[in-house]
Amino acid sequence: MFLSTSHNKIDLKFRVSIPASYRFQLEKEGKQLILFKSLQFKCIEGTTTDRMQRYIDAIDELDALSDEAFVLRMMMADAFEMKFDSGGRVIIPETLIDFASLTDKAVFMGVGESFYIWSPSEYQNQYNYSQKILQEKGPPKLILSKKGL
Amino acid sequence: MFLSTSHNKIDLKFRVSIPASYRFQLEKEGKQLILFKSLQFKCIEGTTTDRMQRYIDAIDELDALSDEAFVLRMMMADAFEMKFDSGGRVIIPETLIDFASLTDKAVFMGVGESFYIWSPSEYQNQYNYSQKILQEKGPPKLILSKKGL
DNA sequence: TTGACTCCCATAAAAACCCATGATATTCCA
DNA sequence: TGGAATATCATGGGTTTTTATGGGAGTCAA
Repeated sequence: MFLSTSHNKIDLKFRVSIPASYRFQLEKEGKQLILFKSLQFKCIEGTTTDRMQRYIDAIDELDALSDEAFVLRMMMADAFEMKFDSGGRVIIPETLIDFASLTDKAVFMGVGESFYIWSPSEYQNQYNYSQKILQEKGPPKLILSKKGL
Repeated sequence: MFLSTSHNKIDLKFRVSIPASYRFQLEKEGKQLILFKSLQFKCIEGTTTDRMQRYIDAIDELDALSDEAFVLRMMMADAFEMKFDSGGRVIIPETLIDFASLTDKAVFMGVGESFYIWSPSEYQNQYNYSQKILQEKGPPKLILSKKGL
């Protein structure tokens, strides 16, 4: 599970350190890291190969010409498998850099099954927005099911 | 699993580099590469001999004399097994070049179990379309089962 | 010979790999 | 408990390897 937030530097070679806790998470389960364009936000999303495999399997279940299939295929096309260097860094593909408007800083935000990579300003926007919602609507009423635990 | 997108050149001999990550994918599973006319789009589809066999089996499930089966068989007839040169390139058969309106650039788009080869302009159309769908309908509401995890 | 095809080598750019360092956190021991 | 010794992490930079691509030499058939 990916948790916590950290601000890391993107260097001139587009390299960025993946937070150590995320790397442990991946290593522990022996999984590869995939980065792709978030379908909801202007950020990069990180997840594992086998979670991506589940999306791929889902495509085969759909009508090949359905809108869902289109969007999912494009999601695969914008997904990249990452290789770590000896220092735990990856090179972020230019497509993803552009999509998320990243320059020299990346904000990593763990959200459980996956994590987000934001530009600092987009991250701030999202953060402010969530605070606003919280003020206006009060805390969300979460019902935690014990199912499957 | 075929992922990511890359734009490669088609040279005067109709040679084009298959992205290295796709080659690894094929090599890892010890499978041959097949190129054929996409049944859905104006592009070339690439996949393994294995998956091609599944297409063929699917056709056999259909009424053998139906128009549908007839059309599918005709499409399959234009499937070619590819050989790599020492630089990881293949020569795209002219039939396929024409079918996909390729000239000097090919866009490789990984979509999981297979990949597409588009002309840049057709690729752009697809991309724009999927973005439009995403805007209008939001992300696909896929319920991903936890089965097998 | 001419054209089409295969096989092989050359190269520039990009990516992968490796080692070094400073900052921060952690451990350990008197 | 203080503070030195040790690990860990994020980051910088150089070297080697890979990738995509161009081009030529040899082969075969018409």
